[in-house]
Amino acid sequence: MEIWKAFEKNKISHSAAHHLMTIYDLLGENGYARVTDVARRLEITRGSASITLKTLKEKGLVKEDQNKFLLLSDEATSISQSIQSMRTIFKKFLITVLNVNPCQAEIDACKIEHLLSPETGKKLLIFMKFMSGDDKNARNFLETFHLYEQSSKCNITNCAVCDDECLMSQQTYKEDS
Amino acid sequence: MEIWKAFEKNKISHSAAHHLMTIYDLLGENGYARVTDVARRLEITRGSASITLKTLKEKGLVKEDQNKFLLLSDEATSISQSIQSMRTIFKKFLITVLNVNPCQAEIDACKIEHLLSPETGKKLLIFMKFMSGDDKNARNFLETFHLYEQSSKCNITNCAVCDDECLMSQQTYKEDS
DNA sequence: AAAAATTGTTATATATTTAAAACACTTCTT
DNA sequence: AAGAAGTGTTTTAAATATATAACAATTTTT
Repeated sequence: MEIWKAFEKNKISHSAAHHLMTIYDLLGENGYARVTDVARRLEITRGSASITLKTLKEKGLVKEDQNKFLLLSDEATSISQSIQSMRTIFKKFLITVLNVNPCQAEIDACKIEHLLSPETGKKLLIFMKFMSGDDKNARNFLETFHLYEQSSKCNITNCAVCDDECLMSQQTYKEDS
Repeated sequence: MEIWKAFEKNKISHSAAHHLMTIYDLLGENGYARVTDVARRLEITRGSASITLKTLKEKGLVKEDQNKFLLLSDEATSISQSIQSMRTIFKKFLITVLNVNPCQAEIDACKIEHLLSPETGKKLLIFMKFMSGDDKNARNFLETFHLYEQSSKCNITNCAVCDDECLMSQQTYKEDS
């Protein structure tokens, strides 16, 4: 299959991931989670939540007890934790390493949290662990890079990354409507 | 609006982005691009391509000449270049810095190429430029990090990134079906 | 020129995600 | 106990992304 088509074939959609994570959070905060609670937190109607959760029940990810209180399967719990940790780590990378505006970092992290592979997640975590640790090379690197990044030395018009001409410098469109 | 809902509100869907990029590539390679050429390269039917391209025409991103040969607006050209450069840069980051398997890096980059903000794109580019340059701190960092990454020192069970417990270590699910 | 192949569009269909509204059921208040 | 409020589901509807198949128009081959 063409690589680009893999996008549509994720195990969990963005929306479904947030339903699972909401249940996970509610269970942690209140000890229970109902359809209404999920809908309220996600700011969608109870009907929408009910339908999305029905498909998640059919996939065995969400269960309910005798009082219709929602429960997560072990797999769903693991998925929720993984996606949340991916967001946390990626956001931290954007803010503390790349110096991206925290609000933008939040948005970007939210968009990709469910899409990056476990391998990338693990390696990014190792990277951030090293970067946040007390290794002298990491400290020196970060300090030098941030000086560089805030200087005008980093003129992006011609660079090795894009080979001939730096296409990113043409990145002028706004992707949110 | 809730941040998580922003995911659905991208200017360009993953599918639409690939239609634009395919036209961009075909124009570069052959000097022209027709509906059939796009469909063939994307491995979708002509009908599907025709419908997707119709909506892109309605948005003013795709035009056609008197012979129905497809053209891109300036904005669409810019979008194509930006997304392709995002993929290139992010993939290079995954492979050369994080040491992610190149095949997996290709898949991950393809999934997020159209979702990250221009700000993140620019900053990641500056980062990669610095990282790939000849600054001694960058060289030392990368060397030390790769030694660390390949050693067993990076046991991810409890780390500062995830505060209390490292959730990424539980990342055992496979997101592709 | 006639037949065959190619091209682009449209009609029909499926799947997903979401909403609003109506409904049935349960729980709370008075 | 009766009415009100809250809860969950279903129905109906819209938008998006895709496919197949049928169709019309054009181009190529013979």
